[in-house]
Amino acid sequence: MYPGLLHELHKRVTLSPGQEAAILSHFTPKKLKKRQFLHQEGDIIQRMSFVEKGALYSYSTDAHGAQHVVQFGFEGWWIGDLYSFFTQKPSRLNVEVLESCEVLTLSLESHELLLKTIPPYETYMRILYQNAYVALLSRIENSLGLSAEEIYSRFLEQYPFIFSRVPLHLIASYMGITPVTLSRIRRQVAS
Amino acid sequence: MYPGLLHELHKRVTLSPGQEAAILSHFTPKKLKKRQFLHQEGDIIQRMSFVEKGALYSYSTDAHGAQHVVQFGFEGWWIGDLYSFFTQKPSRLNVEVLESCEVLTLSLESHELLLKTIPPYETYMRILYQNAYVALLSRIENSLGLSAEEIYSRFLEQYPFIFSRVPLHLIASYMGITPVTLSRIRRQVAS
DNA sequence: ATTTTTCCTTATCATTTGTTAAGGTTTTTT
DNA sequence: AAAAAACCTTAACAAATGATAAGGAAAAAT
Repeated sequence: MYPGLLHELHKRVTLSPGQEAAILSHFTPKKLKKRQFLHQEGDIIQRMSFVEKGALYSYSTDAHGAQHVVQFGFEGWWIGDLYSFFTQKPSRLNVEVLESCEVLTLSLESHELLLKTIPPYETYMRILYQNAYVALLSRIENSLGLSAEEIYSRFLEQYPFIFSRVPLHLIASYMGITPVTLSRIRRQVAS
Repeated sequence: MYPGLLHELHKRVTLSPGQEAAILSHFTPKKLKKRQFLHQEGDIIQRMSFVEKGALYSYSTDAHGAQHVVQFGFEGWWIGDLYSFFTQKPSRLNVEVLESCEVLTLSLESHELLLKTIPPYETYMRILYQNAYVALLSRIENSLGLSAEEIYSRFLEQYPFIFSRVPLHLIASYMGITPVTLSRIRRQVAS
């Protein structure tokens, strides 16, 4: 049951069988089909979501009405808008399904209860955020001073599997460039 | 003693006097003068640093030899290279003093000991990383699809105090634009 | 106080990236 | 199977940003 989530927890902390069962009991599975929305702009996010299977992506809409991909979510990743979840303010993100999904969701109340009652759960969360923060900072650092072409090449090295599962125009948006520019770059890199 | 650090801890968690003393006992103060380096590229970061007083900034050097500002650090902020600190791999960052500083430093061993023995310390760290992660993601989200001019205007609103303490060319570097472009923008915004 | 260094702005020209539009695949829907 | 929608590439032109260089103001060093 929930092999992805269990694997993710055990990667980082040691849990007794009782603790493991207590944690899992708070998660609710949810199935989603392609093009469905997990969250929409304006929602106050009630539950955080772990991707057991499938793929999703989140995007925001800027002041000019243009959309920008913020994050992808594949098996073993958390997805959603933590800002809205923790502050209980309206989300600015939409989270849409790319490939039919099974996600495991957890309410804020459950999250807070688990933090209080299961110390390894708090440790897991600290490590999760610590790693996420460091990874995000590296993402920013590594893109500093790089041309769009260099950003593309690195992205290709780091996440080769994404290219077979995500349309190029979403990758372009994630990279902060237009699909036209990405197309130009791909032609140069290929030759 | 260490009023900045105490204020920062108490903002987020409740500590008994004993716990407070135990935490503080692991920090070592360090004074730094303008232009000194707290860390340099290639160092393996041994201690994380809390800024009690003063200002610093960190920058990396890219493959073309150009420098890029990654982060500023003022009173009440943590500064350094968490990637190197946690992984004990060489840092790619330089951390240089802008205004003479007093920083409080903590070794990895102390950090791990405090995590294990003082639960509110772990809670503090989880909240710190959670907030840092959400803030960093917002920084990325908010800059998506914005022109350099819009990025500048928002930066001006969010951190007005930085402009009186940091040279413009470092701010330009942090924003990912050249000083020349920042100058052009400032002329437009002013008129 | 003088000299040196750092910092900011401006101008010019080159390069990169964005915008718009069109055409052809591929994928999805009916 | 046919129609519709989504996706990717290319071209031509426009706009934004970078690179280089020069001059002057401000700050730091002597």
